[in-house]
Amino acid sequence: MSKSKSLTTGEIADYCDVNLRTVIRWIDKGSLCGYKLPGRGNNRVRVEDFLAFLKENGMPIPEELAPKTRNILIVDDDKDMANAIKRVVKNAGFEVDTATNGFIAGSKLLQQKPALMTLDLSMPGLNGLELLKHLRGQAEFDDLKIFVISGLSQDKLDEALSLGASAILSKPFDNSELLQIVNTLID
Amino acid sequence: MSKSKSLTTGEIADYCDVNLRTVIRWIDKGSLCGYKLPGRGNNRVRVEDFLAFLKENGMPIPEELAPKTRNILIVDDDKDMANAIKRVVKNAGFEVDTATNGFIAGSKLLQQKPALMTLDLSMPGLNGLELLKHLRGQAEFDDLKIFVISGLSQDKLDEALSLGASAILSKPFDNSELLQIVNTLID
DNA sequence: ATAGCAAATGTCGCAAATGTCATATATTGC
DNA sequence: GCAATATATGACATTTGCGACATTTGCTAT
Repeated sequence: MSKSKSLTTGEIADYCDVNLRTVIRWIDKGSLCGYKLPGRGNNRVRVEDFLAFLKENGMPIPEELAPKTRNILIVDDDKDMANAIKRVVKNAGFEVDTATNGFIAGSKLLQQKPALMTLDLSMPGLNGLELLKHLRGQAEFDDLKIFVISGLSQDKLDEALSLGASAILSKPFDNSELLQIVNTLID
Repeated sequence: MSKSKSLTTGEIADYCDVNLRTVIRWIDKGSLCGYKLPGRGNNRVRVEDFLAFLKENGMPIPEELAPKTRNILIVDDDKDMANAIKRVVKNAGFEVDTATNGFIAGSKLLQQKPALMTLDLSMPGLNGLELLKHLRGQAEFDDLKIFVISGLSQDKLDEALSLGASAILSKPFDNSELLQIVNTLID
């Protein structure tokens, strides 16, 4: 029952520290979105809907259901650079994956839904600034931290910031500096 | 197990996040339409019946089963070319979206899970043949039709076929030819 | 503060639905 | 064919929905 996609009223009652009866009323009233099983109409709520409900009402999110906050995706077409960053961050205890082209990056971003993505601005065939704008235009990625790491001019880095980058870092950089920024962003 | 046309009780139990015992009861009671194998009467449910059941009860439909047979994703870095293909296919009644760089392509492929993807082999920063190999190595995309449309040599097109492309077409091409191939692949 | 009121939440009991477990049998994969 | 995995089934345990009613909470006028 631990990694199910849907929750019962009882589980939600536990999470919210509230009576089961109340959870049913929330669902009936429509403030919590759920659906019913065919039998007698036992309720189920998709985790996604439950999280939306919690967020909507400013309620605390249970650890088990919290989106993985320690996942990081490194996006850089230079494999050596990607691996270097990966090593540093992984040693700090994060779950890390890398993507060295746009397609892999896009698919992994959706598959893994990491908490943070590092982004190289100058990848062949992929305009990093446009990508930033694209991502920042989608509510789905509101919570995604985008950490731009680039060898381009400070002008470009500043532009990245104004487009929604969560942090910037110019190459070459210090490992400790990199790690400090990642830690800041994730905590 | 990947593309069977019928489901076992266990699979349904997983999809619905419910106990296997319960699924059997639904079938016995008749609310979920199924049939029994000759042996001991093991149950099978046709995907079609399962989807009807889900719809009937307002239950969420699992991604994998959602019939998106009319969705097409156009991948081409040349926007004019992408739009040209889009126009032709859209007029034939398909749901179409385009992606002009690898990142967008990767994310849209996962978001929309289209039935067919057209793929330009020569996009900057994205080796089409490698991408083909990558996709064909993942069970998740078993059912995805990959339609390679490229201006490269016949050699490359043949290689694409051997790597798992569902069909190939060399640029420039005839609109009617394009459409015919799409229709063939999707039916 | 306090009383009073309405809305939200909790409690209780019962019947129905769902889950658990052990075991025998099917089915699947090799 | 054989081993590993899945499935059906009965008996029993637990959870759930729901009505009716009690209690708490938030708010307002006093």
